[in-house]
Amino acid sequence: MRLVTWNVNSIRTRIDRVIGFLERSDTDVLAIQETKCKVEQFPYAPFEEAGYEVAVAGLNQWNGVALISRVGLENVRTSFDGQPAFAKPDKEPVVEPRAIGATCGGVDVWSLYIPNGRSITDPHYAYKLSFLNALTEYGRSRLADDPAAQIAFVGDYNVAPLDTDVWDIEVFRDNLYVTEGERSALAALADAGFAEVTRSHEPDQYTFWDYQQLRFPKNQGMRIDFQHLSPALAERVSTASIDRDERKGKGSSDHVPVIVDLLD
DNA sequence: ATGCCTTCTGCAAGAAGA
Repeated sequence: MRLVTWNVNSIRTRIDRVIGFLERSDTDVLAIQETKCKVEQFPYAPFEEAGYEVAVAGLNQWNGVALISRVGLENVRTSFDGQPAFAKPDKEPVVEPRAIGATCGGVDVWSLYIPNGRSITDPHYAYKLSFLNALTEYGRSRLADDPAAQIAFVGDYNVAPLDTDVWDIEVFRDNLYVTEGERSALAALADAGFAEVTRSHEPDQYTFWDYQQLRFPKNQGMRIDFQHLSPALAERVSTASIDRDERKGKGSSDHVPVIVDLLD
């Protein structure tokens, strides 16, 4: 089974590229982040015509996640147990569409869009850490219930775990994506049993390059998209790769697909 | 050539991303 995660930065703008990728990449399950649309605005038809089932979470033009599968799509959940809400000043807290899970081909796949955080002094930064902590607690609880559970937490984590995951650590030092708080929160997910499985197969590759300032031609990128798998599922990984070519050309997302192949 | 930011809403310019 081929499992791919991709922050597409608007599914409506990117639909032709995403369908093209699906058709040439032999992908079975695609986890999408930043769909940037309401559920009723999502372009279901092109996926269904290509032979895939679709599950979507989306409230407005912000965030939004989806799962696309040709190996079954059951038990859809549009948030995980304990997923934190974010409250804007003087507003009711909202559980944002940043997680969607479903059973696909026997695997519980979660498409995750971890909050960016904006800056380390912004309330969104604390939200980012609480989101990661809640995800770890959810994963820990799932493994306590069933140590052999096949669970995939894949998506845009908005954290650069290593100094080499940003194009110049001095530019980022002590700032968003590389703080000790973010890195230890993500390390805790691995410590709970959900190891990141793509880095060992593709050690030196970014997953994101900013649109501005020739970041892609200069290869000034960031590695912030990952696949964290439960122990039983991680054992099935045969290869992993990052499709850097998807960043080329007009009309690309600023992120590229992160691909894992699982043995049957 | 891999190329100088892009998306959303809504009609102007602001919000948001990373």
